[in-house]
Amino acid sequence: MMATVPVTVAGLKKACSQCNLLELCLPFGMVDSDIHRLDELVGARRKIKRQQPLYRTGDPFEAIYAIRIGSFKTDVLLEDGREQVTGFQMTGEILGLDGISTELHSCNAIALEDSEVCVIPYAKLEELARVIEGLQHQFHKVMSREIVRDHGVMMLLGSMRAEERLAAFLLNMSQRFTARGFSASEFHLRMTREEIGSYLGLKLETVSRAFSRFQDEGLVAVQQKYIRIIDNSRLRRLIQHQPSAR
Amino acid sequence: MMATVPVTVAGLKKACSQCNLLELCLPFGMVDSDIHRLDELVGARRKIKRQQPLYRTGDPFEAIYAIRIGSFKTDVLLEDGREQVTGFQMTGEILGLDGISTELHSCNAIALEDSEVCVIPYAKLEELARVIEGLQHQFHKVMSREIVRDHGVMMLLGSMRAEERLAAFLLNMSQRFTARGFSASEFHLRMTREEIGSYLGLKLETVSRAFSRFQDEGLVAVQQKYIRIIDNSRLRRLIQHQPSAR
DNA sequence: TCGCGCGGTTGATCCATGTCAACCAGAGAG
DNA sequence: CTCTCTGGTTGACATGGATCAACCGCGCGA
Repeated sequence: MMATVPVTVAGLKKACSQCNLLELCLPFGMVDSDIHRLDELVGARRKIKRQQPLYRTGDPFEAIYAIRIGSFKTDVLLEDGREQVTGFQMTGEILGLDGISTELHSCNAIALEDSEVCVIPYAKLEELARVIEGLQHQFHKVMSREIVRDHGVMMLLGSMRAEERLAAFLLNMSQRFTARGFSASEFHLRMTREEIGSYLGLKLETVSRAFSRFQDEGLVAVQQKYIRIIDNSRLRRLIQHQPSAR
Repeated sequence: MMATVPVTVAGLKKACSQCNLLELCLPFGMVDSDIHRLDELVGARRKIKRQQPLYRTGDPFEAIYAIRIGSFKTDVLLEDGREQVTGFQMTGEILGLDGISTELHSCNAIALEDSEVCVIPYAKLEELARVIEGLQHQFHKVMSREIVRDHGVMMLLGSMRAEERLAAFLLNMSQRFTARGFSASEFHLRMTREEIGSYLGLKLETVSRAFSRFQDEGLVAVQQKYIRIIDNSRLRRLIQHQPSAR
C-alpha cells in the first residue's frame, strides 16, 4: 500500500529540505544551501480526494504541483466525450506544466486515490530559478523529461501492438515503483482497466484479455489491480520482438 | 514553395533582431532592447541538406536549434527497426529540447528539405535566461507548448479513427502555414505518405486511401504532395463527430 | 446477513486497418 | 529520349482489436 511510504509529516514548514522525495522531485541535484531556499517557494499543501480534480481544462494557470502523497491521471477530453488519458503520475512527479504555454490548463488532473500535493506558485518559481542555477536547470530537465516521456507514449500508441503496449506499461510502472522504494515485481495499480485502456489506446476488454493472456503464459500474476511480475525479461523481449515481423 | 519566404539574409551578425520569424520563435514577447542581447546568443548557423540529420539519438546535447529555413521531422527508432515520427517542425520552431533531460538527444531530427537552423548553445541560453526575464518565460512557454502538442498527438493516436487523424493533421498543417504567411488552403507537404503514416500511427496505404476518399468527397484536392483544402469546415466537423457514435 | 453496483472477465461476431501485390507517374541519370 | 527508381494509388484479402452481451465477484451500505 502506498500509505506505507515513510513520509515525514513533522516539520511542515520545512518543505523540501525535509522531504524524502527529494531525489525524485524538483530539488534534485541542488546543493543543500539552495534547497533550504526552496522552503519559501513551496508554500501551501493541498489535499485532493480520490476522483477529485487538482485542476481542470481551462482553469487559469498559476502554479505547478509536486505530488507528495498519492497518484493522479491527466486526461484530455474531446467534445464528443472521448477521453484520452495522457499520463499517470506518482509521488515526486510534477503536474501542471501544460498550463505554462497559454496560462490556462489544457488537461484535467484527477486524483486516483486520496492525495496531497505541494503547491509551487509559478511566478515565484521563475523568480527563484533566475537566482538558483541548480533549480533552473532541474526545472528544465523536468520539462524535457516530460517531452521525452511523451515521445515514448507516441511510440507505444503509433507503433506497438496491444500486448506490447501493456508490457511496456507494466515495466514502466514497475520501474517507477522501484525508484520509490517499492517492490519492482508486485504492486497495486490505482487505475481501472478503462483508464489503462484509454492511456494505451485500447478498449478495456482488450486490456483485460491481454492481462489474461500474460497470466496464462506465466508472465505475470493478475488479481484485479494487484499485479505480480513473474518473468520480467520475457516481458521485456515482448516489446522489441515484433512478432508479426515481415 | 518555401523558397518564397522573405528571409532577410543581409546583416547576418544581427541574428534575432533582424529575423522576420521573430514572432514565431524564441524571442517572441521580448522587448526590443532585450532582443538585441540575443544576437550574441545565437551564434552559428548550420545548413542541413535534405534527408540529413541535424542530430541523432545518442548525440551529446549541447544546443537547441531554431529553424530559419526549411523543415524537419523528428523520430524515434525501436531496436527492431520500427520508426515513430514524433513531429514535423517548420520555420521558427525549436528543435532539440528532448536532449536537456539526459544531456543526450533521445530522437533523430532529419531535414525534410535543404534547411538552415540557428544554433543556440544551451549553456549560454540558461545563462541569458537568468538575466532576461522575457527570454526565460518564452523559453518555458516553448517547452510547455511542446508538451501540450504532444498531448494532442496522443489524443490523435489513442482515440481517433484514420480519417479523423488525417483531417486533424491537414488542419494543423494549414494553420501553421497560415501563421507563416502562406495560404491556409493550398500547400506542399514536404513529407512522404509513409512519414505521415508513421506520425499518425497508420500505414501509408491507409493514408493514401484516406486522401483519396477526402478527394472523392470534395473535401480536398490532392495531387501527390500538393494539397488544396476545399471544405475546411467539413474537415473540422469530421474530427469531432465520432461517426460510429454509440 | 443480504442485495446492489461497479469493475472485471470472457465469448461471439464484426469491421477498420493492415498486408500483400500489382500497377502507375514523375524525376533524375545516362 | 528512354530507363530506372522512388513514392503514390488501388484492389483483394487477412486479422487484431472493437463491439455487444452475458456473467462474475468483491466491497459496501442497509
